[in-house]
Amino acid sequence: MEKLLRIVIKEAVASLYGADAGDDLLQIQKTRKEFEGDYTLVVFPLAKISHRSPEQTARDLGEYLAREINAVSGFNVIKGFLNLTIAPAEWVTRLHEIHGEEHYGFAAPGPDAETIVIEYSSPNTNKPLHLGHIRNNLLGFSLSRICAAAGARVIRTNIVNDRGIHICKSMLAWLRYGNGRTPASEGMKGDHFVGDYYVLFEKKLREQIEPLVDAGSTPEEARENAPLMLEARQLLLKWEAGDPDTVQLWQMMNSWVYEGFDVTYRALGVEFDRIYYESDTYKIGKEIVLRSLAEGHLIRREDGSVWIDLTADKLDQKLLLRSDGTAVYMTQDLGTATIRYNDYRFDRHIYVVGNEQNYHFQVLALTLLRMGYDWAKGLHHFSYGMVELPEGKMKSREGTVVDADDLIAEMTATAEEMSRELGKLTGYSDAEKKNICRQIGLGALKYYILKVDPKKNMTFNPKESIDFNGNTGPFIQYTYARIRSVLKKAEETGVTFAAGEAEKVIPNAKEISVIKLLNDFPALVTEAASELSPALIANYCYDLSREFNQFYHDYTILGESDENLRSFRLKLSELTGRVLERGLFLLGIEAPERM
RNA sequence: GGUUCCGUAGCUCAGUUGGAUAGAGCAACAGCCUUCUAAGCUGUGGGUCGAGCGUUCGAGUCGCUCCGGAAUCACCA
Repeated sequence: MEKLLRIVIKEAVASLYGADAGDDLLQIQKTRKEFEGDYTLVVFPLAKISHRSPEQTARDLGEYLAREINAVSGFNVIKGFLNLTIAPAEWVTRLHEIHGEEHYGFAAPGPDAETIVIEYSSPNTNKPLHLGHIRNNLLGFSLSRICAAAGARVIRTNIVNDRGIHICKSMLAWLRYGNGRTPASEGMKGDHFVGDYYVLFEKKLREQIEPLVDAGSTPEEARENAPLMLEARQLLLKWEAGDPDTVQLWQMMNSWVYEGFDVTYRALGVEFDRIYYESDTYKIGKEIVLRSLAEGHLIRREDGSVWIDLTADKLDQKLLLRSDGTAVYMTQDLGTATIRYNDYRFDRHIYVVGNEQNYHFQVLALTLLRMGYDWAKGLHHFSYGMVELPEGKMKSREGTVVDADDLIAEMTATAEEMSRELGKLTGYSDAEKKNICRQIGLGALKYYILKVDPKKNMTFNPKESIDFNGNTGPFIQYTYARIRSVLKKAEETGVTFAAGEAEKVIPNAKEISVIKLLNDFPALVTEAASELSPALIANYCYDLSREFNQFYHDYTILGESDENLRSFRLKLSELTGRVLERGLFLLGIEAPERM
């Protein structure tokens, strides 16, 4: 509809003023609620071409449009704004067109589709997932679906930070204090089990640091020289040297963690196409660094450590290899990026990683470019804000970390409680109830996180648990469930879409509002993809639900005696349900048939 | 100190490439279930868009300065 207006207004400008109106001069937007009309042309920019006042220009254009195309049934001019009214019948036609499109809003990847690698989650194997990871996973997964829906070829990937000093700490603690215990023997999820040994290591380390500090060491020195820390470093060296016992222990403990992560990922409903392990990629990283060093892009200091000098780009010198030759975080990310480029020849590589690592990714892309890898221009750090508690950052020491598994369980429990209070879900089996409440609880959590601008830090208050009313996931799910319920009833009572005469329907204002929103969906998916913004989809789903609920409240669907009108409303409802389901899909939220 | 990000109603957040009188939800108050799901709908109150200057026909949006907050600047990841 907007496209049509754009074309005709261009014609109008050409015919009335003999000038060519560029796209940037044609500002078409939706008319605000308080004015009459559907679309508004902002005329100010055109006044320069027409050499008339904005008001006169608007009137000229309005008359032209109303005369030349049937779709425009009227117009009004207020200051420099030309408000165009679309003929109601036009919206009915549009509804029928949309209804016939099977994959409405979703594009299939064409031959020249962009290839996007998107990395998210990226956990350390020494800690279970927490609320921060939930934001990361939800953003990453939703972005992958949005980009795919916009026609890109998307590879969802994860890098597991399965090597390094932190893993050695857990291993060491388990060797020392584990007494052969396993997740199975303790009845624990593997990631929590291993995480506990990491915490134990830190605790024992602190016990060693204290006397050293009392004896006159600085806290930094004491930490570096404590026996446990020295031992952990030894273990890392042994691991990098491939010591069989160390590698075996490492494999065993990691496998426990992976089993635990898988449970959480399944519960969250996120997936990956390809998982990379840092233990595989850091070696390539080392190779690249050494090659680049030989080519003269890098600096080797006297102690043997390797650095890149980015001071020319207003950054610092950055370590790429330690003096003992072991890899750092940057080393493996250089390797991982290179491997992925060789695997997929991506056009873009999106890293979903918190804003605390802005500097890291700036350095990563610059370093690769400096090394001569031109494809590094396609690296993009999707930087999102931290999740904070009302009292500030989550701190593991103070035990304020909101555990992912706990939170998911709590959300489901809250959904069950509300469902019971509201007297919903009678006549369903326990398993069905459980599943629906899981969908609702997760829907509330996911929507709560995805509706906000990813750039911003967000506050999560565990005491005032996440809402289920108003601008929430369950509100949208509820709207969907209502629609399904109507459609089910229509089917049972044999009401179907009447053929043919539906064009004669003249829709009311509420119906037109809903159709307008439905009409926006494909453009919105495209915009969400180019802006990388799940929040756009979330807010759209909310608007559509609200608009539909008003219609639903004011008018009857199945009770309508006029067969054409009933059929039209049924179609409107069916399509709204379909679009809501797709919108929720893009957010990774399930749409329950009943709730 | 350098760099980056944030600041909109009591709270949580929207606000399109700069467009008309800045919008939702929560919380508070007042209504609406004999009728397709009331996890819904309707109404009331609530604002120096952190402050100032500038650009513009027009600034919550763009630029500069300042104030407040966050992140980062490791042989941590």
